[in-house]
Amino acid sequence: MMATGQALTRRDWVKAALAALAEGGVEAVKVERLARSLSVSKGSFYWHFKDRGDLLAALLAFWQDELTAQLIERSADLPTPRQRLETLAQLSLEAESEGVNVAEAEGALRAWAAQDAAAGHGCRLVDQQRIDHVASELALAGLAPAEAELAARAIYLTLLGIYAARRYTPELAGDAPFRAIVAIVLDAAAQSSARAG
Amino acid sequence: MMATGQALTRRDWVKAALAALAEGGVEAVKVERLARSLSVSKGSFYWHFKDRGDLLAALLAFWQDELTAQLIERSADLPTPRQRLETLAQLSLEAESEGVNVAEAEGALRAWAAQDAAAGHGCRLVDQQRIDHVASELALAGLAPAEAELAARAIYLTLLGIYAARRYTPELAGDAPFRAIVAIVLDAAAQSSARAG
DNA sequence: ATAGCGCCATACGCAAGCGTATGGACATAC
DNA sequence: GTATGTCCATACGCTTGCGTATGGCGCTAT
Repeated sequence: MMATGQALTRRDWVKAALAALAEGGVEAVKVERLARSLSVSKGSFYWHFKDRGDLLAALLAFWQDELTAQLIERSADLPTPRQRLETLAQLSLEAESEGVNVAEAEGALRAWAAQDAAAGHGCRLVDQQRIDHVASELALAGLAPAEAELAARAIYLTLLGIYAARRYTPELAGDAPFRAIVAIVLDAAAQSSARAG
Repeated sequence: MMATGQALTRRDWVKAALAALAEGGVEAVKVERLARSLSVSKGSFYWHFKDRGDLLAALLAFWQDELTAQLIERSADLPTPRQRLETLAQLSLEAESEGVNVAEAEGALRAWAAQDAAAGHGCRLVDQQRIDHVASELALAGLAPAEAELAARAIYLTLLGIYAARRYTPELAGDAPFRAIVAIVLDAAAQSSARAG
């Protein structure tokens, strides 16, 4: 056991990697660079990880298993679909985890996914999962299944657009258009619901 | 003058760089890699360009000046704003230039813009220019200026989302949601126009 | 035909980054 | 108090990619 509490853990490296990813993309996630940022040497890294791919896989898993699930959970206990979706929209744009802006990391992840098969697979899974979730909420809000599916994809693509744009124009890609789209779709769902019942 | 017609020009290098960018991101735009793909050596490159930054600047300028303007021009001679915007939407998703899928290049450009100040600046300019153009068309279609601006940004963000998603999931990020959003906004504009007289 | 220029090949030095090998400090077990 | 295991430092070889230096080939002009 350690007494000083200064020893690094695998999770510390993953968190540092996430911060580097959010700021500079996958290409900024370098072993020696992270070591310097953690004030240790490469020797430490290669004790915790087999190689760089091992770290990247852990980073991807961390994002899939923790960051993503956490968002949905934090909006799950609200009463109406509209409230849940509006909160989810807000969290998607503002959430921070361990001092890292999640939106920045999301944008960098998509860029990574374009070049790496494993990252691409992870993004596809997460995207599908989130779109399904939004579509089911929209169906609860009153949209027909086909409309809900289409609207969910449109909303999610807009979110991805914000993730991409924010990385090079933080102020221009504000969240007003995103909120507007969510509101428009929810209003349409409400009307559809009113007509149906 | 050359007689054989085999000598490479600066533009050839830029086009090869664009193809590499579209396929593998900026990190795939390497001097020796491009040289191999063009069946020449680095000596050729450093005759045409000062350094790699010179090539990237030329690549950015090529995109800004030619690829971007070309889209708007090709939809300019249609009679109604609705037709122009629908054509523009179609071209944004399907256009090819010199055998390179423009949508792929656009996605890679945003990822590049997140890490490079010059690319970021170029993207900001092009984005603003395009958003202004769409907003003015929407205003012609009947939307109030503030609504047109908001709708234009929403539409454009969705397009950026498609650009990002297509790079790792070509089939899932179809254009149906994008067309749906454009249609919804145009219908709203038509109604607004009808109310206004 | 020869001098000059456009276009490219070859060969080098240099830096960054990965992975490995080896050793050392420090705590715990016994 | 010594042995063992945890966690990290240092040093090395290797590859990739950049930029430069230098030379060579073919065309053109005169």
